Amino acid sequence: MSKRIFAGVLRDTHVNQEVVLKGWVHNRRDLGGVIFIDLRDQSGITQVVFNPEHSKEALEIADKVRSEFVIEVKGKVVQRDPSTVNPALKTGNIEVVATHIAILNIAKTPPFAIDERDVSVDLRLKYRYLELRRQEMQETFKMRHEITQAVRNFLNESGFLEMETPILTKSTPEGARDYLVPSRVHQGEFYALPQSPQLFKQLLMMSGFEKYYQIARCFRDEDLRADRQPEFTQIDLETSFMTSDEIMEITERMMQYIMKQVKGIDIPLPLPRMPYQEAMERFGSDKPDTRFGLELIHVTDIVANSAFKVFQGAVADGGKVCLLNVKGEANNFSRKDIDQLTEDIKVYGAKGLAWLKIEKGDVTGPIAKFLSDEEKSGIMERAEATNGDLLLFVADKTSIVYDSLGELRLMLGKSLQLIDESVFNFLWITDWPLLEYDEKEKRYVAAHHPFTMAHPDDLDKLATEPENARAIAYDIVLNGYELGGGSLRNYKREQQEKMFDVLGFSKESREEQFGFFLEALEHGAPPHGGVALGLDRMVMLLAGRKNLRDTILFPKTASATDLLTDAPNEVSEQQLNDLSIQVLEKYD
RNA sequence: GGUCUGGUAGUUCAGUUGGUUAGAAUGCCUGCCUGUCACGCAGGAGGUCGCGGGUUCGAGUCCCGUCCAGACCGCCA
Repeated sequence: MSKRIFAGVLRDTHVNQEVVLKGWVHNRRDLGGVIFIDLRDQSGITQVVFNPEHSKEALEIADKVRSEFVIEVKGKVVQRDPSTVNPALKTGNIEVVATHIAILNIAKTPPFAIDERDVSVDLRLKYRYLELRRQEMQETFKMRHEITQAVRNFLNESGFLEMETPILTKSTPEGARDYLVPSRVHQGEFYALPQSPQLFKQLLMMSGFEKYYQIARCFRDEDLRADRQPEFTQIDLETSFMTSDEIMEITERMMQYIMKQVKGIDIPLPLPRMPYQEAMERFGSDKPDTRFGLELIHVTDIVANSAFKVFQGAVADGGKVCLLNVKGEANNFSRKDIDQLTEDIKVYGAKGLAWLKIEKGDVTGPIAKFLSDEEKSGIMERAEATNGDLLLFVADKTSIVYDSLGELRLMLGKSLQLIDESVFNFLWITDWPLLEYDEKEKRYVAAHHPFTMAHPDDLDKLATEPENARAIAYDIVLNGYELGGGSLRNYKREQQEKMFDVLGFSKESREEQFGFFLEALEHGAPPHGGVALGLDRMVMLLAGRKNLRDTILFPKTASATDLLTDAPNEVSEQQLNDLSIQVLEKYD
């Protein structure tokens, strides 16, 4: 009795063995008297030969087989003649000479070949189960499994308990929009799907479980992006009695372990740390890609009184003037190229992009004539500019300068190929602001979330200058992506109440939304804190994929629909009646 | 909510200034072929040009609307 073996693992050592292969017809080549079938299973591909010398019957069945038929093949592994070895295949040295073949299931002609590139996204999503047959996909989800196993191994060894928190939970309008689930038993009332297990994991600390983790599904009803899905997974941790340094340390040791287990890469610890303010000033980003330089250069002081009104005006309005020195590229950027860059940064609110070129020791460009010699030499010196350099300036409100130059830096990093794609650069961003001012709502909102603890040195700022109060919060960044973030939490009721005060949260609404939680804080809540890491994003970065869809088995489109199942869909009158929900006609 | 790009054969795309019967590659079907591995050769089938309206003697092509997909801005505590 021969035994089933995976197609992709067959090697020279299997020669002369009788084997059974089960899998899909990847490709079939009919040469008339002889037929070759590439048989694919989850492990890879092996070539199977059907010829009349070995089995006329098998050859006749192989003749009827088509792409993606499910087959079982029995035969003998043989060495290939050196002239017929296929170096493109891991199993290219050998092949299986078939004595029997059975068709386990037929298949319609697939809408696209399994290994076909350049198939439109909507077709791939509609037939996701076919796309998932692709080797690249199989490998990505195998890696995803390896990552979650590494997480579990590491955290279990470190004394963490894996725990599950509710999916049907309470709506809290702060933050992202909730997905709501109507209650049948309590008509007119709703559960919400969790945006994160935040409150529950904090309650677990109050319950005396000192180290919790969960590979937690989270839901946010917000618009999508290439790196954002409405349903995503976080590696969620919380611990009691640990300092922020201790939490960061265990998190980075976990990342080190994952990188070693999954990628075989050694990450030196401790990871570099950079305060938020420094990241913004140097990279124009709170999640800097540190795989390349091209940092922002500040010249606000030099051009504060410039005759160039754009510079002078920006400074007078409390803004900044910064530049990127694109080394040696002056002659590689035409006016048209720079116009394109200008267009590219306009979406971030920049009104324009001023530029200078350094040519033959002289500063040229349309704004050169407005700058004094002193300003020119000051800029040259600050920017360490030499012949052939291109200087790109943005002068505006500080946030616009950082956003637009930060993005321009990334665009240039990519297009000038300054980035080593094989590198994994982790770093911590620390000392986050506790609050941000929301121009629309005319109030402060939590920069992280409202349970974040304020920095003890900045408590007095909460009343006087809230925007300058720091939080005990930290984000871990990998290659320009926010991989995760965490903080110490308010564990005393009065701390939490003070935060709600600053947020302008009325006594009534805080009681209604978070009363249970505030009360729990009064029953002996331990000091605690934690971190949450985006699993999908981690897989995306470790697998080298560009889109989060590639790391989620059944993802949603940009408009949050599922093309495979056609969700969301209308439901029956009966279902709506049970929930006492009435659907109004959509109107504009 | 907004900006931009795209939608033509099963698939990926081309289609000029609005003008004859809308093309290519690949896939599919048939025949031939005993060492292919992107097999080859010959033949064939396959199109509401996303949908609706308009301009025009005439629309795949121009205009308006709409739907779908994608990228981004806003949004994402």
